[in-house]
Amino acid sequence: MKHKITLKHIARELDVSISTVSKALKNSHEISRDTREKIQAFARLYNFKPNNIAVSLKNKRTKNIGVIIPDIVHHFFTTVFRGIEHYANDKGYNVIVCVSDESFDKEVINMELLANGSIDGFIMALSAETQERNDFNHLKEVTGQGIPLVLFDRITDELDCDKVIIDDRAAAKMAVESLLGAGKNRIALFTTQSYLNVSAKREQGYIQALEHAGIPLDENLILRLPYQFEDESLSEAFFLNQQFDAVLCVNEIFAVRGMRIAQKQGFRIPEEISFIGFTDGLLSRYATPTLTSVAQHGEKMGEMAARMLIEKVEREYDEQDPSSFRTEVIPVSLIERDSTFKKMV
Amino acid sequence: MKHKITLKHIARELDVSISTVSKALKNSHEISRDTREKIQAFARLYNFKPNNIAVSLKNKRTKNIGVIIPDIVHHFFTTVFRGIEHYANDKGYNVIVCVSDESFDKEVINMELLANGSIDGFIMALSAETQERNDFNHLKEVTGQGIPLVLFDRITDELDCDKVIIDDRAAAKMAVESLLGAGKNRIALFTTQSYLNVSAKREQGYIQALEHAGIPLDENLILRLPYQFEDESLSEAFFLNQQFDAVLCVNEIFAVRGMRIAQKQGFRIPEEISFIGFTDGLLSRYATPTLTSVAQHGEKMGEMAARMLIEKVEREYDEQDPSSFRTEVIPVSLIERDSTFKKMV
DNA sequence: ACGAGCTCCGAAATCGGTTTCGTGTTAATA
DNA sequence: TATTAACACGAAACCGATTTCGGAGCTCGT
Repeated sequence: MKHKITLKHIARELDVSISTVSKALKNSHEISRDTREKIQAFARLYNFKPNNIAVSLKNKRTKNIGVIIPDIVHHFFTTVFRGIEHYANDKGYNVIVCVSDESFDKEVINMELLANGSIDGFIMALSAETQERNDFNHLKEVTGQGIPLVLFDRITDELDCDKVIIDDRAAAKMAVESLLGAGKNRIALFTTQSYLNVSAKREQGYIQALEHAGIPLDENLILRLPYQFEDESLSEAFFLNQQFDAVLCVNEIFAVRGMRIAQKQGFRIPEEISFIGFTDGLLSRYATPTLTSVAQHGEKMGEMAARMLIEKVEREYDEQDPSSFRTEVIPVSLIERDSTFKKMV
Repeated sequence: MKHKITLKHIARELDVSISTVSKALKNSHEISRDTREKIQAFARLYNFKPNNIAVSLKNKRTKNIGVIIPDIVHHFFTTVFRGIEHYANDKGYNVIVCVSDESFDKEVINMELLANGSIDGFIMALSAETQERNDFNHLKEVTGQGIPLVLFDRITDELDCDKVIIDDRAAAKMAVESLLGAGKNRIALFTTQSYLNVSAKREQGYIQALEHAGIPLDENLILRLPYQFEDESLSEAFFLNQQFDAVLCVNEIFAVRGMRIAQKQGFRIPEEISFIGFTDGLLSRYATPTLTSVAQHGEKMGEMAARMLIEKVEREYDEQDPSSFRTEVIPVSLIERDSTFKKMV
């Protein structure tokens, strides 16, 4: 097992100083052409690459960015992650991922660990627990130390930092309006029980769309389901005394499960009941019928987040404008498939 | 923006030497109780945490592991990743992820970058291109430097290192046998065109199961599809002159798309055609009908890979036994759902 | 001939820790 | 009283790079 070669080895071998080697490899014209070429040839021969850790220590820049997400086995988060990874890699950054598992404590521990020099900045989506507790001290700690932070999707107003979101409210509104446009007017909502910012915003959009259309809100048309539920009796009952002709679901899974139950009970989709889901993932594409769904363009979101973070990281401190925090909104689009009618013209 | 506190600051403030501070914080009994407590109190007060980079440089251990996978928006890989992340985090390791995008070049670049000190070891699944080219010099380079490597799922025999796989051949065999057991005997195979080790092994298992049952192999019952295909005419034609009563698919998507076409053409599932897929993901659970599928237990695989890697990383060099490379096989299981009959007893 | 100004290179500080080894002080022992 | 050992601490090397600063040797101009 050959040890990795270092500047010191090269210096000793060629009988020059370490500084000379370092400069020669950076093509400093402070070193004569002769010496430079000799050193570079030698370095190439032995495949010398500077040690990342040493460089990081010296530069106080790791070229690593930390990404903390609640879950990785989750289509939306992985698409965002892909966007981050692509952009970051392009810019020469590596990505360290931590999964908070929706736990406040894990989020805190992971952040504190990474904040001690391992990364140049954070990109994250808050865990459900963090959102519930409304405790953001670990985040403030980090930004207080001058570490750039970009929040995406699961954000909070309590924090001054860059943010990337989709306009969940507007997206839900758009979805509902497309249903209204197709002649539906008893529109139900399947949402989560637990408190998630995004669900809340989607509910607002749903309500607003109805208001605008002059349709009174009927609380009986809102079904609140646990995030991961086994028992389907709740939703089955909901369909039994069906009072609606369309359903907006805050995620794909609710939509697909809803469609299955509806079909089992003999409803035709979309004729009797239309369905729209959020998150345009595999399920939407391959469900039967295929599911009309709000595409959140996670990859674009990830790219944007990475771009914003790296911009901040690479700006010198003295150029930092403390009031320069931006919130970017990634446009959504409605992917129309067979669970709804094409919009009437 | 307060700067992070260092040993030097503490030393200056308490008028002791840096070494004393370092030792006191490690509770070295070389330092008097008095001084120790004073220093520890001060450190706690200012929330001192040693700089990871500096520690890494000194120890030549980063407590980071590098994970290189072909794709992240992919259910199986994310479950494996989750297993890795959980185990690694438990052991105090962080995970740096790189996505090769099935590209040989990206794989090489990412590995070379990380190998220069950023990580203590690699866990990876080979990209499709790497498998096709059969070029593993970048991997040999890395293991040659003494960096531990664990391969999972997409592996190769050309490399001496730890490996974690599922027995794809046996799994396919088991799946086919369950179909045979249910009275099916014209069993088709939907597999990928491109050369992937795992597809090849699954095909072997398919063939063996038929052989054992004394059923002659009919090449016409094997449909080879592009990895991501748009045009469904191939598979539609395949169903038109249907000669089979069951299909084994090398992934979920092929299965779900197959089921859709079959249903569109009026076949009843599983009565007329049964389906079994690989990868027990969301699609299997929520397809209509729900899909019987081979669960690969990616999370267990990831855990095992992480365990093997960290064991190697933490073993001292002199204890290294070069011939100690293991290949662990993670057992699969057949999750039976509505796309097949329950096995006859 | 002497100082100015190049060219080319090395010593040493630095990043922030860990660790070895040496040393001064004090107390115990012969 | 001299010897020794235990105790408490600091100096310095080290990990592997980057970078500042200074100096040696040479050429050139006056």
